[in-house]
Amino acid sequence: MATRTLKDPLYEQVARIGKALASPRRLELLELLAQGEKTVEMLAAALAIDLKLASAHLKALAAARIVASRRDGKYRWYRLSGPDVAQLWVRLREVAETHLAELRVALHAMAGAPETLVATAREELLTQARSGAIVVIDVRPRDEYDTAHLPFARSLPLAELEARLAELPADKDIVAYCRGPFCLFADTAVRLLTARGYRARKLRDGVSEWQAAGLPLAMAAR
Amino acid sequence: MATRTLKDPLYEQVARIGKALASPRRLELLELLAQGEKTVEMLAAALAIDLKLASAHLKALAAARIVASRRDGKYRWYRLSGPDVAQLWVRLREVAETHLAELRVALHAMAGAPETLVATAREELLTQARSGAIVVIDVRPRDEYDTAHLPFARSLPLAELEARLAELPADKDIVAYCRGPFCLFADTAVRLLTARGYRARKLRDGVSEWQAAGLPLAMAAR
DNA sequence: CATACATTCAAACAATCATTAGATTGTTTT
DNA sequence: AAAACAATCTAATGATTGTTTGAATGTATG
Repeated sequence: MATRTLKDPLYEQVARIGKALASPRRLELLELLAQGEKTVEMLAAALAIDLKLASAHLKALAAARIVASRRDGKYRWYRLSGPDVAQLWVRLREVAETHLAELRVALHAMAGAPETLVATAREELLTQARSGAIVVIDVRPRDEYDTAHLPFARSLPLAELEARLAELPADKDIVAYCRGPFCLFADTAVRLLTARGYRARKLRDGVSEWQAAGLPLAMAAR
Repeated sequence: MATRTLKDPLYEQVARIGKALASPRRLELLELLAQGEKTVEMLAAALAIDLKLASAHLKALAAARIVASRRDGKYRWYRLSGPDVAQLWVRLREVAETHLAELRVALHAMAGAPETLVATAREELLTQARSGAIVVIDVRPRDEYDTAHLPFARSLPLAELEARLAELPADKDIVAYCRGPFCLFADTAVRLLTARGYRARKLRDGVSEWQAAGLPLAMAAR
């Protein structure tokens, strides 16, 4: 029937996006790009893969139109095509977490002690951060904080954390977050802070998760 | 570094879901299963593919844990693992529609005249349906209506539409919907109704799209 | 118990994909 | 203009996937 020749192209087009999401490397690239623009070099280094391979995967993502790029001198900067792409990554990860026991096991094996996780609801956390009852720190690199960060969060990149400990209050709860549930920066930060006597917990959210929950972000002024 | 051996399995697990979404056939299966439980035979017939091939694709979906199945006598009934899977399909389709010009072109080529589309907001439509100002008809097969349908919608399967025209008011706007934007049932219904002098329009939403917009469905009582 | 039927399994093939290496294109710096 | 560098393109590889075919499994029915 003619219906098939009409409908088949539709599912084929959507499957282009699906195919882009079918590789672990590309998913990791998407998560990194959700933190802000990056060059091929930066992405390849972060994934510990060859630059050529990173380029090939980025080409695949670009073919599916979920990433875009611009050239600036010698470098080419890649970015997500839109906020909806970051949301899709979050939803995909959530479905995986819900239905794949293996993922929950792997997450459990990776994460620190569960009692160091933030248990309060996001709105409550926001209220406490606003009032100054707790201190929220963004332990990602500075440029990612500059692109977008949680409201009332201050930037304290993991690399500088030890040297800048004096900036943190010893008598308040400290909540650290990073790129999302798959990122280890916040875990490392919590371990370090706890060892130094601070009351520190980790928030699983990154900016994409926070936004997917319908909460506002502090964006870079452009 | 050890980080990679910890993180790699996480992205691999999520990519299992991504891989399941990487085939047009499997996406069409997901959309059908979002309408309710189906047997392999029903699904193969709907996709106009071999039963064995349908079985293989369902196996792939089951391996990714996004569909589940039960046996009932000679038949095996497949279903989505959860409502989040239908939502993921909707989000994936939306991202594709936003970023792939080719998809918008294909949709345009397939759909009927744009002026027959419902232009009002969903909440407004709901209000009008509640008050009886418009009539909302669900033109999917009866069993799909029974599984879940839009509030205040009445079942009028496309196959029975012509014979049951007398049930429809000639003086009210009629809004037809089916499985979603990729389904042609509602288009066909609108064409038929318009030809018979009714004021009919199509709603792009299916139940999944409606639910993804945060609106309630009428569910089967269990 | 034999048959029919829905579905899955197993094997095979072509097509596609991930990865690597070498050559090439732009761009900046000298 | 030449050298240095970021990134892409091309070609080749082995691995994975989609599809078809025939055999096997499990369940109902005569």
